[in-house]
Amino acid sequence: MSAEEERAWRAYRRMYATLEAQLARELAATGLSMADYTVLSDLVELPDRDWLRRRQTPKQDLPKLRITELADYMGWSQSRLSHHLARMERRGLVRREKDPTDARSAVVVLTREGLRAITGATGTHMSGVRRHFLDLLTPRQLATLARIGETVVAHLEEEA
Amino acid sequence: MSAEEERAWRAYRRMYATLEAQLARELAATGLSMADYTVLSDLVELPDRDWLRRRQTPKQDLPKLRITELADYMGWSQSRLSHHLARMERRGLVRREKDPTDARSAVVVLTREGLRAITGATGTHMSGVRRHFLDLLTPRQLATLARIGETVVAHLEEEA
DNA sequence: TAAGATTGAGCTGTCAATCTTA
DNA sequence: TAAGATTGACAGCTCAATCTTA
Repeated sequence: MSAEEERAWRAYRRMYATLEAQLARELAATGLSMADYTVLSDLVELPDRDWLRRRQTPKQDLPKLRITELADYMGWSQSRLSHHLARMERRGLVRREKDPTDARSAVVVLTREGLRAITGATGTHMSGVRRHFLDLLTPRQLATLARIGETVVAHLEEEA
Repeated sequence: MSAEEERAWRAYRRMYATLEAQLARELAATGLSMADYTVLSDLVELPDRDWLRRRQTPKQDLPKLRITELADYMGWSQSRLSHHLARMERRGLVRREKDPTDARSAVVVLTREGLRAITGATGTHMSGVRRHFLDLLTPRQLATLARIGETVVAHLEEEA
């Protein structure tokens, strides 16, 4: 590794660790872990996003999603998501239901309590991302970072 | 969040998760976890780095370092490092000794087996970092990333 | 046989409590 | 009292095994 390479690699890793810890601390005040937050916000966003295409979840219902779909989207293993959902279910944040279209499948449903939790946490989290990250960087830096991330991910997904 | 901001934030997080998983998989083949690797390589590097200043560890000896110093450098809590060292000690990778200069303190010593492990793993890990990260990016991108990381870390450390 | 999901064992991390020495 | 470090309880993750349905 050249000196420049080492500088970049170290800075990148240190940024991730420090930023992650800070965001987790702030989020903990709302009663959620980072993992909880990701699950809940993906659960809110994802069914809505392709609602027109899939016509599964009417707007007035609570968001629901097949567990595999959620795991794929999040890049989590089924096992990891299953364990995490079990814990969240105990806390009343989500509920599991059978998929009517495929008896092997299950869907996760956001509960009213889960909706309240994610609604309350979103402001805190977004503001943290903004203050500790977005607002510190120029549009050009953000664009470069996006490009870097997409390049690395594309390369890794190609290999697999 | 604007569309550009969201793109950058998502790409950055996805990159970290994907890259980390890949590097961990490759490293696992050498018998070490990412945490093990960091502990061992910092243990090798750090005493050497300020040897001239501190005159504690003669070159021919196995690297040793005060536990607090190592924890601080890594950005780990004492508890986390203590638990991890206990597990590594059981596997014969490190040894703990009393600090002769302060009876409250302890030092970690790299064992011969630990030295063998880190020596064997370094090639694998470096090559992964190079293939999945460094070689995909231009010098300008790396410089920007270094700048970004340093900016974010500096801001967070100021707050604390 | 494969897909969707869960489970249990065991490792890793956090938090608060504790112990010893400065 | 504070600093250095460890410990125990518990939450989170991975891996392999398992169960049910397609």
